[in-house]
Amino acid sequence: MIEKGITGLFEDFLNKESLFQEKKVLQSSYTPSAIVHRDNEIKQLANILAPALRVDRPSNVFLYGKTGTGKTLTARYTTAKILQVAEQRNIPITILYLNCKLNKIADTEYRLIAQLSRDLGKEIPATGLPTEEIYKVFYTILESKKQIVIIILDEIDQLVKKAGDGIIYNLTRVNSELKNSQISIIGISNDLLFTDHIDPRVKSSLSEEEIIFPPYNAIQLQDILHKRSKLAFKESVIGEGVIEKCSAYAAREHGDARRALELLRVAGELAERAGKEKIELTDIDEAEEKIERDRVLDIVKTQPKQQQAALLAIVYIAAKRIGAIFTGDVYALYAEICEKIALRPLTQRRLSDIISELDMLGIINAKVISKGRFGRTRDITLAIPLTVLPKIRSVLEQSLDL
DNA sequence: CGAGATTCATGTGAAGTATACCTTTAGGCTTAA
DNA sequence: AAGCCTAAAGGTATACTTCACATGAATCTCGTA
Repeated sequence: MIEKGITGLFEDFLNKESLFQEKKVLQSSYTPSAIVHRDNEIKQLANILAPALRVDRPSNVFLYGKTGTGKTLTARYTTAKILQVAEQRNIPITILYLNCKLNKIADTEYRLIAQLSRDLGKEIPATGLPTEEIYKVFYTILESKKQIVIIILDEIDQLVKKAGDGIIYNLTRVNSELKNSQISIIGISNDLLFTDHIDPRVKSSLSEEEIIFPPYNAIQLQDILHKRSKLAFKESVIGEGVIEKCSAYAAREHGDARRALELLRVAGELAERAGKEKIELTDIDEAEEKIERDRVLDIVKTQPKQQQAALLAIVYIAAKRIGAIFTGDVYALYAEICEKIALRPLTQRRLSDIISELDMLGIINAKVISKGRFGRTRDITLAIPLTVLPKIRSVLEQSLDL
């Protein structure tokens, strides 16, 4: 009976006309063949990188701008073009792209260099080797032939926040050790204040050149959405005002084009699943909620057990009473939870760090406050929409066997 | 009444510890001449 | 004798603990008006 139902479901699915023509156009990994409204930035970046074609080292560049303003896209697009030209003329240029934010890939000096070496085609164990040794390996690969290596470090602020600015300093100094090759760095950051917190020497060497990406305004966003949706969807599946609403949402979030595209894609998926023939305005609202829910759930699910237990403690407390939550309360409940599920409880010192980590992930807000006579602590609030809370709770409980 | 001193609860930094994993090396075993 | 496998030794990064000190405003204290 059930089996029949599922088979039927699949058949229905196949028979149903999809709203999409080419869904990947709306995915964030997609690089369009032409980028709109970023001509200036692309030109600037191209000018800065052009010396690479003469096998001179280009200046290090720093790209600033809020999320979804096309920084990554511009960097990837421009470097891809350079690479294309370089290949035709046989110019030795290598481009490395590394997103520092993706969990655990590059959040320490060791892991960063190891990952870069891996990208250059050399297997490096995850641990066990001296960092010095990894640098040597890295040097050797670079020196194996004369070349210009352009390293794109996306979300570099995350890296520096976690591992300090020494890494960048070392990286910029690598050039003086190299004879054949030269590297130059493209740093990408959404945090405009980021450079205020780093060593001035690092700052000056990293941002020999700077390009600032202004947010897209609503009209530009609409333009982008129109162009992409034409490729992505079949004709006339987009309802009245849908694009306008998407771009309005995104413009509210400081002109985040990535978000606008995601919104449109998810809205499309939802409409399709519901068997509609058109995307309607209500689908967008639903999509917005779903995106946020998925983002949070994804983070929560992939956290280590300890972090999950800590978060669960916070969730419990938040559900029980309104108002501020303090570190001490969290620790007490966290310890209880640990006991219940036979998890070795960590010290309060460590929990304090975990709370900071959760804060960095954007699941909670934790601000250090002083309560005067009553000591100082963190004022913790959940940064999760209330509608998702029960779901989070059950996910956590399930994952912790509670 | 107001300027310091005090106090609390925890933040935060530094140093030490446990664990997991890596490479190297030496010894023991197997194999083939 | 050469080749291969294994286990031990020596070393590292990372996550965590331990220890010690730093914080900062509400509250207390006490001299002064």
